[in-house]
Amino acid sequence: MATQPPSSLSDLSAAAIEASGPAFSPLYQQIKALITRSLQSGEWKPGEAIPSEVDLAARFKVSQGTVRKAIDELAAENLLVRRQGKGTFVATHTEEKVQYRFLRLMPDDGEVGPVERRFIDCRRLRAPADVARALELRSGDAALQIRRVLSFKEQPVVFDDIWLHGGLFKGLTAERLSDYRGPMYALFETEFGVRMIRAEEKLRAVAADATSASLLNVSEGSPLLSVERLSHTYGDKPVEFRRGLYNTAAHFYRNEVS
Amino acid sequence: MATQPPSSLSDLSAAAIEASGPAFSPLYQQIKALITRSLQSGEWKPGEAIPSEVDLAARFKVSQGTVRKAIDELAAENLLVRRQGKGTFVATHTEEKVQYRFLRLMPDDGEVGPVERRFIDCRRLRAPADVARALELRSGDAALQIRRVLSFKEQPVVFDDIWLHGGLFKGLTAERLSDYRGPMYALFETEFGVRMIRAEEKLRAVAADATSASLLNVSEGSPLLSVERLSHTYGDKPVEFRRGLYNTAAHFYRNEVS
DNA sequence: AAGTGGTCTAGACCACGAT
DNA sequence: TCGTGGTCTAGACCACTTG
Repeated sequence: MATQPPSSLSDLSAAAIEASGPAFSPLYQQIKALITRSLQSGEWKPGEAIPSEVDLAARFKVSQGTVRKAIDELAAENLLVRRQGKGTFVATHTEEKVQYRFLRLMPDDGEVGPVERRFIDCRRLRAPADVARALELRSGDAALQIRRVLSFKEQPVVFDDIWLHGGLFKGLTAERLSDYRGPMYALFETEFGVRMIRAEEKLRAVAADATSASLLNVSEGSPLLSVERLSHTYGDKPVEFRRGLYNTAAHFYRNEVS
Repeated sequence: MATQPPSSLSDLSAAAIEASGPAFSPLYQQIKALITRSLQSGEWKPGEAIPSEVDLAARFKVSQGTVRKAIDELAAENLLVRRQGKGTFVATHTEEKVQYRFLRLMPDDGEVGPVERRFIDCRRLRAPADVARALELRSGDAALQIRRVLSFKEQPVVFDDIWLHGGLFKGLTAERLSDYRGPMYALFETEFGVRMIRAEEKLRAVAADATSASLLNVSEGSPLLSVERLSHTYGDKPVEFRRGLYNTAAHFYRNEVS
């Protein structure tokens, strides 16, 4: 049997990718792109199982090993979750086990309790210049601003100032936010079909201003951890920009570096 | 040809691993452990090439694919570096390209300049309780304390208070530190055979005390980013505990979350 | 028992780097 | 040209989950 058809894949949609320039791209990367496209288009929704490796191999006319390698990478990027004996599933923010996956705050005593959320406001307005730049909006385009406080054990710890891409979150109100059970990213996913994939964060130490001091119940000028986050959905499209102020008196931001 | 000898590996050192209990362990994990052992024992030194996949497959009496999967994971953990056409190399802190791999500080303007180091002191003394606990020393065991300041563009930005496992760094002096060109972790690797593999960090915002304020040229009480880092070498053995204070007026700590 | 992902093998060819 | 890692295939059996 002939091994390795020379990266042709002529009669299926991968051809489109292959055709776009002389750049060499491994087959499994093309498969990965096709799977990503199906995720993006909503063919398979968060929480659902995608077709089995054998099925996908047949569909794309490649070997199971090639599909496997594509899925391996998508799983490593947290877009998919493999479960032996059951199947491969689209990752979601709604599962208990991985809730608040992006929140890297830990209590000093290690006891991770429940988090209470209080929304200050939720307004639709024109994006300020810096937000517009981050979200790749034209300055003046609509954006959504949400401000809220997260508390642990009755103590306010996080004050978030959140800016969302206006076009993607039409109809989001303070009420819907308050009514929703679970993390905000789960709501975005369920109600607006926007799934957060990855985020870049910039951390700084800053002094509390009057507003944050009163909301976090610290004195003005107290050191707070500022976390600026730019979150992306499929295709590395930026959709959320937020600035969180963390009171790190009894909590810390954990990170692993290697 | 018979596929998959039933995880026997009877006549080589993997047998030792296999023998230790009824726990199932994939062949490639056993190979991975064997390779890690060779790295740890210094059979292959940082910067050197390890044997080719074919050679390793012959040595361990498994297929190349199995060796490949083991190496894939070690490369993902930054223990090895693959270079197509050349070979697979033991990762090192001495290369220009990946220097200060653990330092996640970035200048706001994006211009990464050279870093100047100034050592305040380097003393051998008994480990305080918290350091002893972190480094798994008996309280009272010898430890090495180093304090230094890092500057970018003439501006002091980082004040580090570093504690090292006493037994592993005999003969380390302020002079050797100052004389050495390059990152401290490169020195540890070259001169003491201690390679930092991964680290856990805890970040907080704190107020500058008198010492750090004067060293970092800020006023007392200014917010500083406190970064507590516990670094590990092979076998997850903790060997360094440090607390860095970062002036984030013109720099930020970057992180990616997914 | 059937279906899924997980492991393992053997062998082929490709892309890259050094010679 | 040769040796290295990188890709791809085809097929086998193992481990886990569900019916």
